[in-house]
This record gives sequence, C-alpha cells and structure tokens, in this order.
Amino acid sequence: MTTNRRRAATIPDVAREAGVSRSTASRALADYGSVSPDARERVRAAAEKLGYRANQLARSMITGRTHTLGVVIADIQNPFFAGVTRGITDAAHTAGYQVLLANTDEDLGAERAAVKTLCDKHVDGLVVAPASTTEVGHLAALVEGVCPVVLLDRHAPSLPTDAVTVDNQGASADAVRRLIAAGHRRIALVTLVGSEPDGGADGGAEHGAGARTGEAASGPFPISTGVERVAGYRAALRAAGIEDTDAYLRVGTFHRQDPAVLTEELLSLPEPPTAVFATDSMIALGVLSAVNARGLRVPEDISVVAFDDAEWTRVVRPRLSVVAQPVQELGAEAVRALLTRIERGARPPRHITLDTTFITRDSVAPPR
Amino acid sequence: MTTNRRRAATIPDVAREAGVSRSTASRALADYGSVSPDARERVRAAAEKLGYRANQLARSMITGRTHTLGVVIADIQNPFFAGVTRGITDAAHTAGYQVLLANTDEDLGAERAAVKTLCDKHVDGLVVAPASTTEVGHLAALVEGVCPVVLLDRHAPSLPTDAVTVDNQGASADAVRRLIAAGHRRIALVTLVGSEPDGGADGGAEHGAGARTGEAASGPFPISTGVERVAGYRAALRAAGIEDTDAYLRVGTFHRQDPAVLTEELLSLPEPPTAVFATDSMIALGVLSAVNARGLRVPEDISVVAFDDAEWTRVVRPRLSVVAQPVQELGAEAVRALLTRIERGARPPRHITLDTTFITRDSVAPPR
DNA sequence: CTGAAAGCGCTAACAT
DNA sequence: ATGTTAGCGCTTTCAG
Repeated sequence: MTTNRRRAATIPDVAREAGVSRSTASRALADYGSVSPDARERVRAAAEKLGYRANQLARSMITGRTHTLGVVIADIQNPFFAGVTRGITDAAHTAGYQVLLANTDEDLGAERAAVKTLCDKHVDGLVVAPASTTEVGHLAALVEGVCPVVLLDRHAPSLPTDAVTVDNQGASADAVRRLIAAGHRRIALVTLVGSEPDGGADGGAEHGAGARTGEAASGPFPISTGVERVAGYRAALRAAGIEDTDAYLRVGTFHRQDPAVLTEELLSLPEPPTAVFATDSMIALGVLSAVNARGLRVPEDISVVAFDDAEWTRVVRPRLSVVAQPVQELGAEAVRALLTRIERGARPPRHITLDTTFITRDSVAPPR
Repeated sequence: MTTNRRRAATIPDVAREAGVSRSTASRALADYGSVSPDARERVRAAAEKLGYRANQLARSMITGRTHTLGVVIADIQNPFFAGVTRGITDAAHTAGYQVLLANTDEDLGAERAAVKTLCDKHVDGLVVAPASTTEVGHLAALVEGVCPVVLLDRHAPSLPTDAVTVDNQGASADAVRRLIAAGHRRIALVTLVGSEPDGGADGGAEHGAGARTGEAASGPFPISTGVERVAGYRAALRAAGIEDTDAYLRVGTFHRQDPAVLTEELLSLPEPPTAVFATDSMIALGVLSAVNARGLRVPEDISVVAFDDAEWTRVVRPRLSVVAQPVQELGAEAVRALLTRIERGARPPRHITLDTTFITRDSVAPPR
C-alpha cells in the first residue's frame, strides 16, 4: 500500500509534486510571506501525500532558533526540582518548545560543562538554578547577548537577568516566628549549600555569612536561597530577643555532609534544640531519620518544620507542617520570562517573586 | 582585553588563522581522516585563540547524528520516573549525549505527539515508557529503521525492539506471597492504567484482563506492567487456594480515578481487605491517605505493601515494606541498549530484566 | 597529507 | 505572488 521511501521527502520533492518552486513550497509550509490560496493548497496536499516533515536542523541553521530550552538544575530526583521541571516542560511544550535537561548536583564544574554543552546545542534560552549565586562568570558571558538566561529558585544579584524565586527570607522568618509563637527558643536550622567557591575571577556580589558548623563552611554561602533562609531565621530569632542566632545553625556542604549527621550532632548537644527547621524536603528526610533513630517523637519531644510541600509530608505521622512553594508555577513563570526575553531581546532584569504558603499540620507543638 | 566578536568563529576563520584549508581544519577539529601533527597543532591553537566552538547544527545536518536522546515518560514528578530519568541523563551524558524530556501523563495522544516532535528534532534514539503496550503503531513506524527505540519499564511484545523492565509478575507474586505468609487472605490490589485503547488499527498482542471495578476498566489493560503485576497477584492468590482472585482487585484509570477513592471503596466493603498492595508509590500515597482518613492503623488494622522504594517510605511510621526497583539502573541500562542499537544498527530484540528487592520494614503484620 | 569543490535542506533577499 | 539565486557551517568525495 504505502510507497517505498528510503529518503525522507524534502522541499524540492514537495515543490515538484505541487508544481511550484521551492520558495513557494517553503513559504506555504513555514507559513510566511505571501502565497496564493491555490498554491498553498496544492503544496499542503503534496506535503501530505509525501509525508513531508520539515528538517528542523536545516531550518534552525537558517533561522538561528531551535525551539529548544535548556534546563540546568541540581537533581531531578529532588521533588522540588521535579515539580519545577514539570512546570517548565508543560509551559515550554505549550509554547512549542522542547526541553533539554541537565543535573549538576550543585557542582559548579558540572554546571559550567552543562551550560557550555547546551549552548553548543544552540538552545534558544536557558533556565538555570545556579549552584552558586556569586560564581556566575559562565552565565554572565551568555547574558551578554549570546543566549538568554533566566535564574530559577536562586537570585544572583551580579547577573543582569531575570530571576524567579519565592521570598525565601520572608517565608523562613515566618516559619521560625511560628515556632517561636509556639513557645520555642532553641530552634535549629539545618541546611546544605553547593560546592565551595573555587576562587575564580568572578566580579560578583558579596555574601558574608559565617556559620558555626563543626568543620567546614568557613567561607561564604554560595546559594542565595540558603543565605536568605538563614537571614530570615536569624531575623526572626533576633526579633524574639534571641541573641546568639547561630548556636543551632548547621550549614552542611552538599556532597560532604549528611543532614542526618548534622541533626544527630544537634540532638546530642547539652541543651538540644526543641525545634528543627529543614530548608528542603530532602533535608527534612535526614532530620526525621535522625530524630527517629534517637527514639524522639514529633512533636511531643521535638517540633519539625520544613521547606517544600513534598507529597510524603502529608502521609507521615505526624503530618509535617511545611512552607509550600508553588513549584510548577515557578517553572512556568521562568519559561514565560525566558520566552519574553527570547522574543523581545535584551531588557532590564526583573526579579519575580512568587508567594509561599505555610501549611499548618501536626509537627509543631510547644516545647516540653 | 578580549577582542570584539559579534559573530562566532567558524571553520573558515580557524583555517585562515592557522594557514590551512577548511578541509584540513575540519579534519583536525573533528578528529578524523589524516592530518599532519604540525597542521593539527596549528589548527588547535587557532581554534583556541578564536574561541572556536563547532556548530553542532551544521555538523548534525551532515552526519545525521545529533547526540541527543529523547525520553518519553508519564510524569517526572513520579519518583520512579524521576529516578529512571536521572539514570538516563547520567548514562547519556557520560556517553556524550544530551536528553530531551517529554511527559505524557499516560496519555496516548500526548505520547504520539511527543514522539513525533522528538523525531522531528532528529534525536538519535528514543527511550519510551509507553502509555499503552498494545497501541504502539506510532513506535512500530520508527523501529523500522527510522529511529531506534528502547522500551522502559513496560514491554510491548508486538514491537521488535529492546525493553528494559523488572520481573513485574514475579515481584508482585512474591510480595503477595509474603502477605499470605503473614496470614492474610483478603488481599487487595490497587492499580492505575493509562488511557483507554482508542481502537486504532494496531496489530498488537492481546491482553485480556477484566477487572471488577465500579464502572470503568471493562477493556484490556493497556500497560504491561499493570497486567503483569495483576497476573502475579492472581497467581499468588490462586496458589494459596483463593479462588475469587478479583474480589479485591481495583483497577482505576490514570486521569479519571483517585487511588484514595478506590481504597475507600475497598474499606467500606462488608468484608474489607486486611492487606492492600499498591502498584506504585504514588498509589501508595493515596492508599495511606484513605487508610488514615478512616482512622485505621498500619499494620495493626491493615497491612500495606507497595511497589517502589520512594524516599518517604523510610520516614513514615510505620516504615513501609516495599518492592524496590533499581530505578537508576533501569534508565542506565535502557541508554546502554539504545546506544548499542544506534551504533550497531538493527538487531534482534532483547528483553533485559533487572532484579527487584523486597524490603521488609514495618507495614505488614498478621490480620486481626 | 592537503586543497578544491560539492552539497546537506532549508530560508531569505532580490528580482520578476 | 512567484521564481531565481545565494548561502547558513559543516563534512566529504575527489584530485593532486
């Protein structure tokens, strides 16, 4: 029934079949310029008959647009990024774009490599959750007109481009304030930061924030999210008259420290915290596992609050009270910003802030 | 310091700088044919100096290879697929390939569209977790030499290509057998299938499996995973002398039914099940929420077992006993199979089966 | 080992 | 409105 065809049909084939020139065929198919209704119909029919599919590669080479977006995140297995990525792909597909995915595990080297590879693939734009918000030289180079970039989840002040985040400081302060309102004074914060700054020449903003951790983290925080959440935590503590805001602050490094261990350290303090705030759901998993391992009960023995409304937080007993981020919307908004930047070209950087919601469940109680 | 450059450096630029012809420059850069060490070095230096980056689009147009793989899955927010995707991207990147991502939500139409778009983008191969294992006409067309496809998680017998799965039937039977060993007789299975067959002309294999659900699911199961897990469930039940294997079988449709509601129905039966088997972690979430809503305790009042070792299953109390699938390995293995197919061309279909592990935790107890 | 020339499939000026 | 011509950046025969 079907005709043999070794080679896919091309524009010349369609043009011949329709009895028009290649340009007319091209115009009719790509829907630009002016074509007579008659010719247009003949071309459409011929294309249909031959099963013509445009060679996007060739088209991209001419137009300079691939209708492909690059997404560079820490880890697709982290529910936050999975949600964000879902939002990104949905928004992208709706707009006729495909999505190229890369994981960095918060490693700056991996991020640089990913960005380079994706650019080589001629993505029309990049959504990046940067491993560092100060070491952004590799991104700065792109922002200068090479390839639009939009930052997601994290804001790099030195980078003149859009960023889509939540109000981390406010959300964090709010969460801590709720713990304080419940009567807590010894409130811990457990967080993880990306790779250490590698000392490259990177005219970036300053983020001094020493953390009293066991050994590491003497340098600056590389990720704005962490900085801001810690800032909110400190602010709320200070506002409550708690002077030593860093007594229960634990900042680990993504690859080198396990949040469970950090928590274990906290719990073995002479005066252990009565509440723990985890800055994401993966960290919360570690916190809970340390709490469980020690036989402590939530919330009777210790209160727990976390960032990110992961599905499991509704199923654990007690159900976890969380700071919910609009994950899919973050992704969708980032794509929207990126597309505007792609279509309208350079424009003043916008920082879009989406609202979080504190979801009160059962993991907070007054300290004993 | 840096020179102004509006236009990216091209091969002619490098050739000129190195004082050789374009062909020689191309050979040196792409590392093929023969080039004198001297010329090769001069070209490398020139490329370095000009910051030359090959135009992958142009290269792909000639070579016919894009070093891009397409991944078509149900939902990246499902931890199973997130893990699989992580395995895929890692393996792909290691081999020098990028990954284009598409979600289908188990919708056949979305899958067809995704496959078409990805092919138009000239991916070198496709990893697909098909929404249906019988309606695979759109994939069959590709397998005929157009674009290598490897099936993931699900096996379509009618499709002459590789599939990477676990032994679903065996794993399922094993899990049910453990429930039986604990003394259960009224064991429920809650599962979800993709979109209904659309009656297209698709010479596929037959999968008859009626399910006693409230309203839907009178047709065949479209997904092999579901079929096999149900088969294992039935086999184990029958082997234990339980005749009516479908009394507690609940098969919902992905978009139209909520596992929590299905479970709620089961629990309100005159003789409710004493154990529930959920065929993935998302379904388990629904099952648990229904169980919790009814105030039942696990495992005292009801035992629960699920497929997929999601992170949260270790944190809930009681910790959930699960059938763990090697998620990342599934993805990595699929890429490996795909790459062999891409490099070595057509070959007899292989069905690769990876081992599952039953992880005994605390959600199973004898019935009261 | 190297260079000249052809051409992948398509779009975009420029004529007509 | 349509056809002619050029050319995107690269690889690849084919001569030399």
